Amino acid sequence: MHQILREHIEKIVPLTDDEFAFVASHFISKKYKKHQFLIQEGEAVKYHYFVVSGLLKLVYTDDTVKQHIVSFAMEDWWESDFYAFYTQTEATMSLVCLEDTEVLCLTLGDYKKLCNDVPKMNRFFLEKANFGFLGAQRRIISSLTSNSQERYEQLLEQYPALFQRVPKSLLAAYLGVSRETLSRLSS
Amino acid sequence: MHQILREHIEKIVPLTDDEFAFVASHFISKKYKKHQFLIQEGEAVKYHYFVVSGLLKLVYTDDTVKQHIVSFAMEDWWESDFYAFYTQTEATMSLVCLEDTEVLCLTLGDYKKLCNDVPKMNRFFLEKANFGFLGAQRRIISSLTSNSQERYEQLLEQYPALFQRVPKSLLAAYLGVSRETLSRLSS
DNA sequence: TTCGTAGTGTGATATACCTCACACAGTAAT
DNA sequence: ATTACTGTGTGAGGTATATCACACTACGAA
Repeated sequence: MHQILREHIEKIVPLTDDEFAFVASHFISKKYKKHQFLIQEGEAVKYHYFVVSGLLKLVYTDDTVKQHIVSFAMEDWWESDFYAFYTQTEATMSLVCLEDTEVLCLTLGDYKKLCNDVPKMNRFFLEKANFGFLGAQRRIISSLTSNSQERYEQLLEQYPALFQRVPKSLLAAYLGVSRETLSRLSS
Repeated sequence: MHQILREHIEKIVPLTDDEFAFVASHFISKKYKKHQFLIQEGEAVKYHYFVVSGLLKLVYTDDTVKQHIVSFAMEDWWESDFYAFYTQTEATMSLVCLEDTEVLCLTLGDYKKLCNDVPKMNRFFLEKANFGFLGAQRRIISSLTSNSQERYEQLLEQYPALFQRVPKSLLAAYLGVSRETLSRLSS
């Protein structure tokens, strides 16, 4: 059933059939349509989501009602308002479908249970967290060192699929430039 | 000896005396003077560093020789060129003392050994990694949503000690503004 | 003392980017 | 066929910030 999840985990730690069955039993599968909300700002965050198929945006809305893309999440990625999930506080961001999307959902209790009961999964989540941190740090360095043009090129180089699947106005909101400026970049 | 390390770890997971002794045996202590390099761009990164006392800057130098502050690290923080450390590749950043600094050093082999042999330490490092990710994500959101003035205020609110201990030109290099602009901010 | 260096402030000008406005194409619903 | 909506491009003008230049202070070394 969750073959994709198994392959995803086994890129980092090998699992026996029994181990994977135990792990998989903690997830529930959900399907959403384009434009649906998985997380709504202000509400509780029940799950950390593993994306089986589809595409999500994690959106932060500031005081002036302007929307900023904190992250995109496609197949094989984990996403949530992780701060709200991890500290069980209310969401400051929204998680929204850009395409019809299937996810596997894990509660915080089960996340901790898997870490405690299955050492391999603790190591798996540590590896995910470390690379998540490195990805964020990379983006910070990019914003410190590069102008709009360069950041746009880096984004397309790193995630060429986004160019096909996401409107440019959202790429602009991810990069922190206006859609007009992005449109004027020569590329 | 490493009482500070013990308190630091026990904020997250309690340890028996034996467990802590085992953990502590994997660290070596080093002392550096202001201006000394713990990590030099282009060289290997042997350690992940826990700062016992003092203050460090993690610096990325771009093509145009301009320096950007990726991070400051003070007492009770972990720091390294984590990508280079974790993947055992050569450093793309430098880690430099802003003050005389004492650190506890952990190799990647021992980091993994502690994760494998001491489940509590695996959970400890997972918690650190998760909060490290959240800190980086917070900074990304700040750069997307706020102007220089606001980012400067947020920085001083979050780490008031920095204002006393580091020159403003370095705070500017952390925020991604010129030192002149920072100097002109009304605060 | 005198010198060099680090840190900071400030004026003048340049520039990257934002904002507002409008136009136009593609698509889905009526 | 008409309408509404989304996505995109582009001009004009405004603003935040960068860059360059210079001045001033504090401080340690010779």
